[in-house]
Amino acid sequence: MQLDKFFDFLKDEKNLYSQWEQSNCFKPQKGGEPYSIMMPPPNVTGSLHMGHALTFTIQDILIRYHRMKGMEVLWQAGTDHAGIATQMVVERKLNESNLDRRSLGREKFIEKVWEWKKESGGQISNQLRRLGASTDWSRERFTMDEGLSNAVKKVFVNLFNDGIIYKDKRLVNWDPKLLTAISDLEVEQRDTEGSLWHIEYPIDEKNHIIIATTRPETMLGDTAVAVHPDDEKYKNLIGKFCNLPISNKKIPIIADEYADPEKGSGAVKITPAHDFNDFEVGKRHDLEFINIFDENAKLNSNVPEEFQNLDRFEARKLILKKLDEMNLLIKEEKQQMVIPYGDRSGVVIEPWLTDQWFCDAKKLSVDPILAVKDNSSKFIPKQWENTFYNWMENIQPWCISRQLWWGHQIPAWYGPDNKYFVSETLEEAQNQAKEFYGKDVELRQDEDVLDTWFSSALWTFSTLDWPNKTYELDKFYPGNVLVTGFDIIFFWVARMMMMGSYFMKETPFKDIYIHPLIRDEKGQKMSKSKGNIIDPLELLDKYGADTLRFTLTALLNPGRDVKLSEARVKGYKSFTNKIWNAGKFLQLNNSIFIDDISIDSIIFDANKWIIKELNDLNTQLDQLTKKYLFHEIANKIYHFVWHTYCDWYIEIIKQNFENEKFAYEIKKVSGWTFIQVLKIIHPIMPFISEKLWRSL
RNA sequence: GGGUGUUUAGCUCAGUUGGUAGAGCAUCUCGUUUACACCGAGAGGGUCGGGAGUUCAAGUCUCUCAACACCCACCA
Repeated sequence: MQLDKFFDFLKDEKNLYSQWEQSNCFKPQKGGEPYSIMMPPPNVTGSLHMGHALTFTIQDILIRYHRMKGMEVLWQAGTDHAGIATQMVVERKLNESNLDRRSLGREKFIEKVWEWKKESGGQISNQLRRLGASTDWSRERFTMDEGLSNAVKKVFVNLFNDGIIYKDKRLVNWDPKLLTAISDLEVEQRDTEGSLWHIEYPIDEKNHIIIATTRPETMLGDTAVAVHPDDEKYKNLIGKFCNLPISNKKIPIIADEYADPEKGSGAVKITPAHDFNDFEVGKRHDLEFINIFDENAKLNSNVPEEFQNLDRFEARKLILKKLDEMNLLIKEEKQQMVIPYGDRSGVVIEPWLTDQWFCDAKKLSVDPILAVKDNSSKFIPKQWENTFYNWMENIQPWCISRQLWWGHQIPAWYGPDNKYFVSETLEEAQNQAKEFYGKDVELRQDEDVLDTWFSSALWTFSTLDWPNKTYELDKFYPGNVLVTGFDIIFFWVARMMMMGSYFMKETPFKDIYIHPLIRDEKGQKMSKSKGNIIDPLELLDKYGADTLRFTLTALLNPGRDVKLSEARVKGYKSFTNKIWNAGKFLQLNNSIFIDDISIDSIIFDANKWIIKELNDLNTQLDQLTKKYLFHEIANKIYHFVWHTYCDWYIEIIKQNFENEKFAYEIKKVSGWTFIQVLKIIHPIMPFISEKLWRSL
């Protein structure tokens, strides 16, 4: 077929992809050694962004490369239900039509979410197709599919029975806007200019103690003042009582090493129900825990009436005003401090005393740490192992319950006296309850759902239909490599390793390739508010998938963020064009595009030379692929194709097409070598290579 | 407070075990009667962030300082 003047990528990409998909060539072809990658599931309602384009390009390169080597390859695709994010989107939509989820009720709301999922859920998969991602779509999974939901229940019940999941009343990070607990990882610490107020707590007519605080409003929940046991300044006050202003309560002055004589006034107010450190102090000294906030972080009925129902920041102002009037406000110091914000809601997080489900991550962390130490799982680049150890070795209990509606509802059922029964099904819970109470009782399921990352933690085996013993589970677990960005090492990578080690007795992937993030041309993070987002779909329309993929690959050097600008993509467009034109030229000169050639009988020097160069390149590429050095792969290919193959080889044979002695050999070797070039570029540039291969 | 990364040509970045500084883009010069101006040939351009050390030899190893970026921890 005569090649057109230009590669019509928009038309050909579409045709080629649907042909690939229809011919089932993305399904594992039985026979070879297994090679598998579990695709990090994007949010089901999401849209392809530049980070996706990068990570999925890398994965597709690896997948296509190993598929071409004849391995049995699985790229497991799917999407994540993304609890909070999705629920927020749907709630926002409801608000637009003046509805809210509470008036709708849980069941109706969840229906709405499923509707929304149905409406927008296919979008990201189709965008992945445009990128050329060769995943086996017939195996696509969603974290809330029946099978995966059953896996979630089974894991929960097993971990509960093993004492790793438990329910506890303790301080959690409470998001007063989303009205749910969130995990430590979902809290973002922001530097803020704040104040440290010095406040006088009277002891008797003459004496007082001055405490310093950044949160005066919480003094309504104070149950002690702490000083350091060795602090000479306050030694004689230990054991005495002071008067808590406004509340007018006697609270003890206690000795605790938490009080730092160097900070503030050296004496610190203790609010055990609203501060993580104070909570520990409260437990050590058996103090009273007074909860002064409701779920909206407004003051509740445990405070004097004039403060009730005030927002926490309003309360702060009023407290300060009152203290000032009482001449108890000594001074205000401005200082830099760090305030916790919810990463989704953007409001200040409140430590709040609630009942939540926790997972003992410490116990689960032991095996993954060992796996990395003995190299059964390797981070690439290696420096991430330190980050991993650092976090894993200091890991805190993981709060896994969320006060949301969209997600996996916790498989625990409560009897009339709040005794709970954990089991995979209601029937089983009823049996347990019957045994416990001696009669049938009505049970109600825990209303909370699990953290989104709980189900994603099971992704590597739940998608292979665990707990069923399937061919795929046996063949493809553990995966060869996990490809992801460093931003979800803790959220996701570490947790997959925990769950994988526990339930599969083996970490879920051998290599963990951590790629950098994509930034704009100035090195700034892309964000809506900065308006510097580069839309991959736009680039796909303008330059084609091959060019975008090659650009990303070429810019991808380890240890440095990718600075992307349209100019770079534009630059690599000419490379795509160069390949096309080389094909056109050889076609014009009647090269013979054969897939097989006998190398031994070749006599023309340039032919001998290019074959050797080609072999050398292949050897190098094999090694570089093992090391995940994608930028070097791209640059080697670029240099070979452009300068070695086109500038030298083609220029030489140009002069010899008429040479009787060599002409036939040149036609054969040039055709054959070009086919080899197409094979080399195919993992990175699947469309143009396939198009040329079919046309020539 | 703990940790990580980066600093090399105008720009974006390579530089494996220490052995004469590289690429792409940009700039300049010349060229194009058989692919491609999304082309070819060539040229200019760097005291490799500062300082010290090890060595016959340091962009590369050690120490130190600085700037920038990021991660973790801490609401007195």
